[in-house]
Amino acid sequence: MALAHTILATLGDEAYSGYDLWKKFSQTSAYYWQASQQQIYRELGKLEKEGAIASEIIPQEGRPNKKLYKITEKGIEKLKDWLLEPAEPMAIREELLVKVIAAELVPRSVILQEIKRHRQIHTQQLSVYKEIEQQKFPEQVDQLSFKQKCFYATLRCGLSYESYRIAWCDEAIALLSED
Amino acid sequence: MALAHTILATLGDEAYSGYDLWKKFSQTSAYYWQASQQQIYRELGKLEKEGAIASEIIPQEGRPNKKLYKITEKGIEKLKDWLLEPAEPMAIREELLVKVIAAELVPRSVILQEIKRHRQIHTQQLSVYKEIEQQKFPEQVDQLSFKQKCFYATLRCGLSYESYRIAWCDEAIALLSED
DNA sequence: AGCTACATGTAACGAGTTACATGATTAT
DNA sequence: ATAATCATGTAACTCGTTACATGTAGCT
Repeated sequence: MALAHTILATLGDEAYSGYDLWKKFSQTSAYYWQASQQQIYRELGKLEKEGAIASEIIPQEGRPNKKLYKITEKGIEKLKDWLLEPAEPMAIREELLVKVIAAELVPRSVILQEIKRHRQIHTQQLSVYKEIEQQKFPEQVDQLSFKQKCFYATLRCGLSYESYRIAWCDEAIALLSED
Repeated sequence: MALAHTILATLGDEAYSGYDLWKKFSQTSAYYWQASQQQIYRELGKLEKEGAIASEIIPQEGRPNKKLYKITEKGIEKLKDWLLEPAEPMAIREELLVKVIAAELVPRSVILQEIKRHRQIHTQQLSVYKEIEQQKFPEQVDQLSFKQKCFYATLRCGLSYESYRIAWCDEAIALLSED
């Protein structure tokens, strides 16, 4: 159910079209919730049907029309109710680890190469987050508003996640390439 | 598709029933793949249909019969083929972070309590993994077989994951409870 | 001429969750 | 008595992925 709430939380700040949401989710939200364009359009349809959001069609010149969505009072109540419920930590489903478990079936280099490839991906993502941190949070942390601090906390989560992944890749490479 | 491969990898070592697999997945596999009992039964049905696994019914006294599954040659080939394909890092979908993003809508204590609760869950899980580490890997790491090293690598991933989560909770609590 | 970005959607399928159904044994 | 463990399954539903469909504008 959290994709609906992620959308509601995002629309709480300003109006977005489905396309805008998708871009935002592909960029900044990558470290707290991922969703495809199709999922977003479907979820927007559902939320509008139940009255949690409302749309307005914005005609554009030289481009397709935009459907701008805003959160409604009902949507804000829905979001608040959800915030008061406890959330479970996310389920871990990491293909790479399943491959490590079954690694003995293929040459050792296969799994080592794959771990190295993942290390590369996480290094890349880490540098993206570092860039965002430098651009958006160069100031003293304690001078931020509560809202900004909340966003910063999620960014820090992304940063430390990628660091932990890189450190694990290094540990695994060392462990599995021995002798 | 990785649940099928997780099951194949597990059946590569010894025969399991659906119930046994579920128990194993609820315990040791929690840190690389999670699945419900129903998902496992459904997946076993599919895998048997396509001939990747084969079952044998074991009558038991005083207990329901067991259906023991073994991997077939075809299943081993399927698993090998999959090992050679690249895997994508898992998508992050963490409800807690969505709540942090929308936290301003509710009293500050709500989100702080929730982060503390998560910290507690991760601390608990970390101690479970530490217990496993002490029980199964008290020896020198370099004396383990390659297979054991692979398993150890996934355990280390679980351990460092929980540590990273706890560290983030501490950081977030400090950041969001200021002034 | 072909690619990328903008913009919205439908359809089908695969994966994950929740509820329901059954029934014996063992522990509290 | 009642709850937990053992053991397998069906059905319905939601969520996530992939493919298909359409069309304009701007860049190379």
